Amino acid sequence: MRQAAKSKNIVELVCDAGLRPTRQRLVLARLLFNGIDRHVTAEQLHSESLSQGNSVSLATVYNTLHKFTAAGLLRELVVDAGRSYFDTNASAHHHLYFEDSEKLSDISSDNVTISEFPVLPDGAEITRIDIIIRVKNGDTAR
Amino acid sequence: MRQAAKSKNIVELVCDAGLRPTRQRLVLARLLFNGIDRHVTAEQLHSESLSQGNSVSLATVYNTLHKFTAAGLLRELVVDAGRSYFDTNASAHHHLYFEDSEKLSDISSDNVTISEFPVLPDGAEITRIDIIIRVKNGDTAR
DNA sequence: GTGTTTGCAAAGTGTTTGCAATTTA
DNA sequence: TAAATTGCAAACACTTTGCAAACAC
Repeated sequence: MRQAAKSKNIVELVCDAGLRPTRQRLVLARLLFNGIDRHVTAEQLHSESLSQGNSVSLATVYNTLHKFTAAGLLRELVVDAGRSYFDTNASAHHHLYFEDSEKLSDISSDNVTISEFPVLPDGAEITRIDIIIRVKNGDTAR
Repeated sequence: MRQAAKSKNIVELVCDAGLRPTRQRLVLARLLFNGIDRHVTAEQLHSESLSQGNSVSLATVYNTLHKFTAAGLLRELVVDAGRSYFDTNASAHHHLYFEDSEKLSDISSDNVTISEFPVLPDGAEITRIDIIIRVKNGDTAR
């Protein structure tokens, strides 16, 4: 994919999410949506923007991650107390969590069945199902 | 169950976990293991000990929760970034999380099947599987 | 006695917020 | 120019730590 085309898509991506295509958002969107599914923390993304020379303040990184999440571009997930990961694959799927390396990788939701669904209280509505398979050793996640 | 018998069991519970039955640990163990499965946060347990008149410092509550968890009496679970719940049901099971009330309730693991297990990297070993069904409205969890 | 445990206060971590300056449409 | 966005620094919530005093065996 050529740079020009890619950049155009990123601008569209941000605009289509109803957000103004500011420099910061584009920098972050390019880091996030480069075609490979990623699981990043705010700190991580912040330091990537720094080391890339396109510095974005940490506050803005958080702000942007939340805006992207609200727009459905990202999915936030919590595996450890005190650390949120943002997953660039926002569709329904599950996760393998490598405890040693603190990395995540995706599992297709096709591989998981919930057979006998628990009875929900009246009016309750499922917002989402998170399945995390925690693994130790063999930390070969990307 | 008579008080005497219950107290005796609590002391045993703590001792059997390889921990000295200090006043603080017994206070917390009584609050936790009263026969009903509970999902508590450290803060919650701390304030329960306070309002009950058997004050235990917050540092000790954390310390004790972790010791109990390491001993297999509790299971720690994370649903929100920045808040750990401790589940007095340490056996394999899953959770329903009521987002509105921030309460949890248990789901038997019999009701859930993972059909086609993802291939794990060499040497990887599953430490546990967390399934959280997030629900909004109808927050009728205990 | 000796090693364990407690509890305070301080430090730490990840995240959010208030607000003036800047940018976008 | 009006509204949205940024970024700093301060505030936050939750958790952990250092260490001296208290406790259990």
